[in-house]
Amino acid sequence: MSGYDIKCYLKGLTWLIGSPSFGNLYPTLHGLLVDGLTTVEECSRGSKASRKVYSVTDEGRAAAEEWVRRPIRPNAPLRSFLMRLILADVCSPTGLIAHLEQRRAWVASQQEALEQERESWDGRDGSEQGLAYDYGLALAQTELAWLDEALGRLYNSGGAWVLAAMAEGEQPS
Amino acid sequence: MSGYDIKCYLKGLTWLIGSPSFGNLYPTLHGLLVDGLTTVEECSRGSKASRKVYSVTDEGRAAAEEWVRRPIRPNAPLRSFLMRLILADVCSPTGLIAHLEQRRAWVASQQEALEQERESWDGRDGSEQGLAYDYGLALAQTELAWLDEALGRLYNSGGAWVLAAMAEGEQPS
DNA sequence: TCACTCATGTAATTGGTTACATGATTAG
DNA sequence: CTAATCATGTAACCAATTACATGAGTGA
Repeated sequence: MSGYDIKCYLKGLTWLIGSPSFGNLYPTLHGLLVDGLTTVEECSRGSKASRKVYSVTDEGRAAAEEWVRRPIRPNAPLRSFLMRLILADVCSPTGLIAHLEQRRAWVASQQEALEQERESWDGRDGSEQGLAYDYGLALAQTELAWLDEALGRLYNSGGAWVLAAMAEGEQPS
Repeated sequence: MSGYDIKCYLKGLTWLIGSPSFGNLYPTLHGLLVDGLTTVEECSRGSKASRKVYSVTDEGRAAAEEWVRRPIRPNAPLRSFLMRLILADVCSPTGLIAHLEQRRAWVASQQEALEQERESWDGRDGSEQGLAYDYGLALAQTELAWLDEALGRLYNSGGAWVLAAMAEGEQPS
């Protein structure tokens, strides 16, 4: 895709993972190029303005897989999780399970922490910020349910690669 | 509270709204002070290290209410919504309803957009990033349900101030 | 005595947005 | 003919993190 294409594509995903500005997108694309992770092809399509179409190299694909597999820092924003979710879905089925499992553990821990936090607070004066706690717990519950459902599907639909993923999934975090 | 106290308090809410670094927190506190939104009181508690305890002034309280009431840019991150939720819950019951109503409209619009996006994409080649769409839609559904429930509670528990809020809530956005 | 928590701040770096700059094509 | 979309980039600026710097009390 070209830079412009990428921007348009991501605009549709803004709510989930945000959309980069051009000032961020184009330099990044150059960086990928000089790192050998992509190649360019200048397409001058007759009358229209020419566009630079980038393609991922094998090296780039490998880097993407490596990135998917690399554990994210636990308190990373939601969009980090979703970006990896998308990439893992596309390029690394074994990484996908590990990623979901990791997220599950994190959300469960946060849910527990929130519950404790709430209890320790509504012991004190007027139950303030109860709404925010409620909100967070509702989201956590939904997320856990979704993760369980997705993981269940992945495990059940499994062929040989699921076993491989499970065996390989026991890396130190 | 002191800067350190604030940091500790917010650490418990990291998952929901994040926690500022000291390099961000302390300068901000100074800023509030010079703007007259807070006052300080240096507390040297005998042997222990002295601490600077900040208090909100009337002006500060007014600024907070004004901030709650100011509409947020639609694509603001989740934590902006939650911060206002907490503050509105504490200091501005009329602003709270407007805030929830605003959020409801935004999430509903995003849900619809996501659904359209998904349909337009699974028409094409292999249904990629379906997981991310699923995830977003699940979250949106939960959020809408939660918002409806919260709004229902607020409207039903209403006394005179609810009517005032509803009358006042028709400001141009 | 060594490490850790409490407590407050400053400075450098960074990551990314906003704004700027350019130009061709298409639709009203 | 004008405005909007397509298309690519650069430069200035800003906000926030990271790392640094300091110091006193506390528990092992």
